[in-house]
Amino acid sequence: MPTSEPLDRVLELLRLRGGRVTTARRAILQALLLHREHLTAEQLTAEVHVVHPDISESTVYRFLDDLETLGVVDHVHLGHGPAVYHLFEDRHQHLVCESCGQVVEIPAKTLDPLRAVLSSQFRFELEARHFALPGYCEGCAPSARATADVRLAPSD
Amino acid sequence: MPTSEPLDRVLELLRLRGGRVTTARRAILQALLLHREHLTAEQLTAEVHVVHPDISESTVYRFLDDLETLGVVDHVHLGHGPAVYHLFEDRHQHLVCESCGQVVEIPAKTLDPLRAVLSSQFRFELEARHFALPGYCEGCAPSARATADVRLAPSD
DNA sequence: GACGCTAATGCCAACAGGTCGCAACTTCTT
DNA sequence: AAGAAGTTGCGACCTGTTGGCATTAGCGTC
Repeated sequence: MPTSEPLDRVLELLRLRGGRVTTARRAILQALLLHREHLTAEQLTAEVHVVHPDISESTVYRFLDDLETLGVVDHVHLGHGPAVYHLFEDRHQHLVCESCGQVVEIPAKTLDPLRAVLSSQFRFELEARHFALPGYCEGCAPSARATADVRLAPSD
Repeated sequence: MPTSEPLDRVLELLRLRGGRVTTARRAILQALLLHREHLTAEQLTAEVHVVHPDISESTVYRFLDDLETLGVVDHVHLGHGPAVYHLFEDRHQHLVCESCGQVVEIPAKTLDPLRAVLSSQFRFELEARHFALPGYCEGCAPSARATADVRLAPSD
């Protein structure tokens, strides 16, 4: 009698694959389900530590890997800095502001025209899901431009 | 009487900015001019070491930084792995194959339509110069797709 | 051509983000 | 209950890059 909780469904899937359900895994998954934003491995570990302070960060990394293989979570590289993980729901593309770090999600199909051009003109199949497109958000764009303008002036 | 060599022009620019022309800097710049492809800091250091084995990698990193401030070189992150550096010539966009690592350069204006959409619809100013767009080249695309298909099967 | 201010260097430690080997420990099957 | 095998924590390691610091070396000046 399968329950309908997302948590249990994932654990069931895990078991079917020959995996084992442990305290650590349950806790990590719970934290992931609770915080539906994009979390770094470090942030996720911190969340897990609130309840289980002795679960190690490598366990988190390893389980995130497993969950990705299961198709349950996905990771995104936001340019510099650590990758963030999130539940795999709909396929979306991430934009990240290089100045303030803000992440914007846009529909994956926004890239379809570019995808088509790259495919036909350059025989290149774009797969940008795991990488955010960098740029500047509304608030940061003006100051970023100003900074660029003075880059050639003496640095002192 | 200024010479017209690119090397000397850069060194001149450097001097104007209060910088000093040293053996290390001349060597790094020469290697950069000689190998006009995209080099990682490590590869560049290796090239420099052919002639000057005792120039340290941090010097290379520091000078690359300086050259970037001068607008002489530019760097690109090819996804995972080290960044590559190249002379700043025309503005182009990089595509990188996540499977074989091949880098394709395309005109920056290929992204203009996307740039326009992101700007008008999401108020986001795309600035992807320092990040390659990941995907799969012609040769790698089919096998990459096959791999993706078996990701949900038991991993062994 | 020596002087000296200061930038640049080499060395090495440290850093971030992540991976890995391994012995001890669980989980799940039988 | 027992045993095979998956999982864990720990700490070492890894890559790519940055930083401190004492030393060295440019280069404008005398």
